Amino acid sequence: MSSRASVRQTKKSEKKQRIQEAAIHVLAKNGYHGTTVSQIARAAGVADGTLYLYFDNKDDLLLKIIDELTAQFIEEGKDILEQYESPMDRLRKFAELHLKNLGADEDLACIFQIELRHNLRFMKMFSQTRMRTYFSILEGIIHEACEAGEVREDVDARLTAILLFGSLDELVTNWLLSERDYALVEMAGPMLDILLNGIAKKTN
Amino acid sequence: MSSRASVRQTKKSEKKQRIQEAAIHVLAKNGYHGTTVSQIARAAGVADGTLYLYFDNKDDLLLKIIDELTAQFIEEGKDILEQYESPMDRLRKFAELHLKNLGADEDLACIFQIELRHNLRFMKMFSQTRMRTYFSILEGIIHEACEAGEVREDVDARLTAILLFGSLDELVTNWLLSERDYALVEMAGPMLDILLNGIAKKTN
Amino acid sequence: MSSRASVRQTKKSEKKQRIQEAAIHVLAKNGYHGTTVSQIARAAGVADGTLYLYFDNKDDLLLKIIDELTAQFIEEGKDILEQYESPMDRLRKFAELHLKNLGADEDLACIFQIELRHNLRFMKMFSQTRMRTYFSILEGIIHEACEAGEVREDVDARLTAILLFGSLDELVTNWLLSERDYALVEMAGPMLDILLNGIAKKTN
Amino acid sequence: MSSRASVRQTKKSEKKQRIQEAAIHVLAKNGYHGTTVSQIARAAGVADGTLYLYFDNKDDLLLKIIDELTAQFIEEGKDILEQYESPMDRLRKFAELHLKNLGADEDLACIFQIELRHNLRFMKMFSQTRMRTYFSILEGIIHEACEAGEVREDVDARLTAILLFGSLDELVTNWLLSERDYALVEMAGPMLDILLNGIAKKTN
DNA sequence: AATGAATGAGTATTCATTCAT
DNA sequence: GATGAATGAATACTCATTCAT
Repeated sequence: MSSRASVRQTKKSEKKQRIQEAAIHVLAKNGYHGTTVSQIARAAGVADGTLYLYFDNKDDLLLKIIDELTAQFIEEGKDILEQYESPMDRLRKFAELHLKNLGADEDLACIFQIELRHNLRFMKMFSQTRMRTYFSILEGIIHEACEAGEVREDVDARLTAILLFGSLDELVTNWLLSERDYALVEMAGPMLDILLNGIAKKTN
Repeated sequence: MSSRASVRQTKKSEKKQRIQEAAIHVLAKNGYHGTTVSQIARAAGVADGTLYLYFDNKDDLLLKIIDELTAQFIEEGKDILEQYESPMDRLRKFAELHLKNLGADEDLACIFQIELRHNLRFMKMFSQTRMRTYFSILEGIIHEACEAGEVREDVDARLTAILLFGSLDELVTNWLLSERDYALVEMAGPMLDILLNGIAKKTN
Repeated sequence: MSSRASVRQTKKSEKKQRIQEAAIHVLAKNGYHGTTVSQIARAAGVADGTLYLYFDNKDDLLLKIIDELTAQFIEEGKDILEQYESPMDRLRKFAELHLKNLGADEDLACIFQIELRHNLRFMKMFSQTRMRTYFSILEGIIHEACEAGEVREDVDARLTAILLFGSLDELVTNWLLSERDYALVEMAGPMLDILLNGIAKKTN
Repeated sequence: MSSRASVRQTKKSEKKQRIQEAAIHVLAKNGYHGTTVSQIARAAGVADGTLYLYFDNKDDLLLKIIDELTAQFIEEGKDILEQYESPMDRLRKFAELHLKNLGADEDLACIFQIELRHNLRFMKMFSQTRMRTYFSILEGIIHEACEAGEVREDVDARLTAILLFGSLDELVTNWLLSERDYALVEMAGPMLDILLNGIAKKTN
């Protein structure tokens, strides 16, 4: 939680921030439909009505949380990925970041792996906005790898992105539903060994 | 829907069946919380109260639907998989069956990709019961492939199962959120080209 | 229960009887609104619908139970009271019978002290029919005592009947709400010592 | 109703008060199970949900009404009874207060004589809390009378309290079920003439 | 900006009663 | 007579949202 808090702290209303922090925690614990607006308000130390000064409604609150978190992941990710030259290294780093971000905070993982999927509307909206950007970054790196001749010619970049993302996603979900007695990020290496090998040009 | 109906038709109360069929459709369309018990009852052509003769409550209805469908997938799958000798062929068939089953019926896919994940409780329950069996089958085949010497020695069967399942899952979700103008099952080949290649022993 | 059963056994449908017996028990245990028709039917070993062959509805069932029991009390009482000459003896016997009847069966006491009073409608109906007869008997005996010169002239028979009945009633309720580790009928003597003394002509 | 309103008017939420007043009236008219929460809310001029800001549930509403009224009776009663020296006078006053309180307001009488007895749970709870206090006061006065030598030595105080309370109770119920064309409180005198005479030491 | 009392639409569930068999 | 599956009206309670202060 502290990491989350430290990341932000931007100009944004300190109260809005507090509400979001509280919401992530309460929503992760009780689920969207098991959480009342009052619970969130109480956890944030504000009045129920105050919530509506910053968010249109309960839905909007979850949406904004997800949207901002994703934006933050993307922003952070871009900066870091720029530091790597080789597409394969960037792919590796992408996976590590994904697992690190979600593995660092169970509440946050819960929001992304479960709450986000409540609802077809939510999923569609998400998959068409920030998620699209996130996905494009992944797809872009794979494209680069293809162009750099590091990938078999018959491999489709989009499909590969789907497999990579699906694998990452399932790793997170498995971790979340497990006892969480291992570091999620350490799954990145073994996972990439398989997937990158799967798309790599045979070098005999 | 017709395919689903034909598969069952067992001795089970015809009315219970009708309710489940109707529920799948309505739940897929409106989501769990967007669907009232009355809507399901009306769609099934029964009175609200009738629903409670067959299900404990709204939750139980969704649970039973998922449980039965999964059981059915597993049963069907086992019969078919037995017909294949080679572990790699069986893996291929497993993926095809998964994509075929969910790709055959959008409503059903929606239940599995979205409604099932409503709720941490649901997911946990599911991941600890039928889902565990389903997953074990997949893991078992991979084990066989390992023992048959068709897989790199450093590959972990469980991790591979996670990647395979995650990839299949993401393929289904992508399809569901798309225009669905392609046959989901046709993704099985390209997907396996990558993943099986990724775990295969280098044959130079 | 057996005593109740033995008393009846008349020509009346054996099934109707069984339903009433069961109803007394279940109603006493759970209260009118805490008891479903199905519960009564199950306890009686008949189908729900069967109940409606013998009773108009749930209300009617309770009504008929109370009505018949009261009728039975009255009938029995009359026979016994006839055997006593002195009004004071008959008053004594009346009290004893009341306490004996209700003290013999907790379920039955519960029906009379609690279930009967559910509802203004019920009470009014009851107080205007059988109860009126029951009360009249009591009042009649007091009248006789007055005319026999055993009672102070300024004592009102009706008021005395109210006090007597109220006292009996409260004794039963107290017993019912207590641990019931004493014989209710034994309260008759001490109670009458006070009340009869209260209305008796001073004999100095 | 006005008398009730005037008595309170304390600091207690004016809205809570209004709901209780309305509830007494509606419950007396239709009975507990014949009254919906909406009816009470409407009668009180508040929204359904508002009721739940002040009471846990429908049951709690009735419970709180009874509890507060009894508390009020007890408090008022204590003050008044203190003004009387002689135990016999205090007994007389107790009876008068009981009949005056319930005879002043039919709705209120209905709550106490009928609604309170709905349910074994209610009766038990009541008979073990406030009612116990109320009863103890009565028993206490009789004790004093005994100790003052105004009562026959063989009279049991508790039994006498039961008879007195039962008599009062029955007087109220009779009045409630009658046309109520007489003042209930006027029954106190004749009633006490009998009961007090019944326990009094013979003075010849 | 902040509050939190008040709102009232919305819904899962129960259960007395019916009626085709 | 007897059944019990089916009915569907009826209702307590919740909670997102508002708005007067």
